[in-house]
Amino acid sequence: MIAPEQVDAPPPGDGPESTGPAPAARRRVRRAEIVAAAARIFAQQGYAAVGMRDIAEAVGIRGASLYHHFASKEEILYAVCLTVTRELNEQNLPFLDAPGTPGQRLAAFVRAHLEFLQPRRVEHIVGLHELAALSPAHRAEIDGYRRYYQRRVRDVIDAGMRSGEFAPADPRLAAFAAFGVLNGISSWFHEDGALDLEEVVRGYVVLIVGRMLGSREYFNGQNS
Amino acid sequence: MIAPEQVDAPPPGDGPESTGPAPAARRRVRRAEIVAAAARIFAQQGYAAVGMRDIAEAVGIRGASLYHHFASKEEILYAVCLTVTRELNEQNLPFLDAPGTPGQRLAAFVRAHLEFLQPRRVEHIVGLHELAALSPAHRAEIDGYRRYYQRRVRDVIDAGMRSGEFAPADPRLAAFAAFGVLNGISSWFHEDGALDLEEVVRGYVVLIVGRMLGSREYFNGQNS
DNA sequence: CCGATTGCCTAACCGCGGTTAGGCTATGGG
DNA sequence: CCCATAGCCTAACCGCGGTTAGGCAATCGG
Repeated sequence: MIAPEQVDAPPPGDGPESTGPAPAARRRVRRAEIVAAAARIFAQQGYAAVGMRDIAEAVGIRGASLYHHFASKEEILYAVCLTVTRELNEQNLPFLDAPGTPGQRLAAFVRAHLEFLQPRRVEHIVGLHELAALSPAHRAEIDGYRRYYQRRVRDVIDAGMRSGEFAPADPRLAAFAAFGVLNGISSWFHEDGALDLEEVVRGYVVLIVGRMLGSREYFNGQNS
Repeated sequence: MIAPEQVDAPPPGDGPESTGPAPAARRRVRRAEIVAAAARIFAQQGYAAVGMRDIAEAVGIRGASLYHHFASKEEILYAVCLTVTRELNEQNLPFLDAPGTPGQRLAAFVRAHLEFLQPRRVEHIVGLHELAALSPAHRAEIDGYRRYYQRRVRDVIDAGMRSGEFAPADPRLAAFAAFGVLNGISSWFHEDGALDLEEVVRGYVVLIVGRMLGSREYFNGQNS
């Protein structure tokens, strides 16, 4: 079994009196702190270059104490990758199912994807670069999510081309190109840069949906 | 013993008499073999996860023998990154200086970039992912090449927009998007796939230069 | 034809880092 | 009020892997 207590219900209102947050909740919070710290360090130095003691120090404990929360270093990496990848699917794919033309759905999806990634840059970088360090089973699971995500986008691109809303092109190539643009953002965007996120979102919707795919509605920057 | 007769180059009758290939040449060839093998393994397993003994085994020698060719493991990584990055600049940037419109020069550049990368997928992947493992000095050098490369492309995009050949957009965003598409190819293209390189090149020239940048000349797949 | 150099070898060092063992403290449920 | 548990600690293990030391055979320039 994988990550048995992945449940994320808010802490049960722990009664009239209070002894602080429920113990189960504290445990989940601590795990999340560790995962967040690990993601930051993994993204910066690379998974293999980071030691358990480094991760531990970032959350103010000793290396060996991490084993009270995770069974191994690989499980921490797995938690980082799984969380960001699964949430990417859960939060953004619904936009592809919403009502509207393929162009409108893709535009909303692009916005959602970019806005999702902004506060999760480091997790995303880890999820892109460190898949090779996962166990085969874990890697296969993450790959499954990713393939599904990309296929869903490709299907919408395909639909838009068949309906004539998008300019004709190879849908596989167009999907690869779109994901190149979308995922590339984690490599160069950082908040203190010259561009703010809203500019990037508007610009990328135009470049991807309006220009690359050729949807007239988004060809100029008029709509979001 | 591991494959003692690794010799592969048939003794080139290099002249009247023959003493085999010049010794300095043999040394360079051996270094290149090591770098090539290392790139392949680094790309597959990640720099930190690969041992000197792994690299050595791939070229049929023992781990310690590598130190007759490189001073350290990091120097091997540096050689991988420097070679691919410098050659990328040397071989492709001239297309941006050739005569022609910005669109024509960029189209030639896109083709050159993709054709350059195809036989160097693994080196490119290493150059993209493992920069953090380089020493600060080496990393700064590679970063310099990369920044220059991207800036030259951005300048051409900027010129095309100011001349009216390209549709208006933020040149920085357009350059980031273009490089997202161009560099993404190493993540998904492999020869045994369903697409062959020429299809990808033609498709990407259209998608990047014709569609994203809006050059009429390349909007449909008529030209290269 | 000889000696210096090249290229590779075996052996070993040694520190780093994932992991385990076992103890101490405080907390909170019964 | 007590004890089971959570959460963290110190100490240590131990294998992996980068690196060094030193030797042996082939080769090449003189």
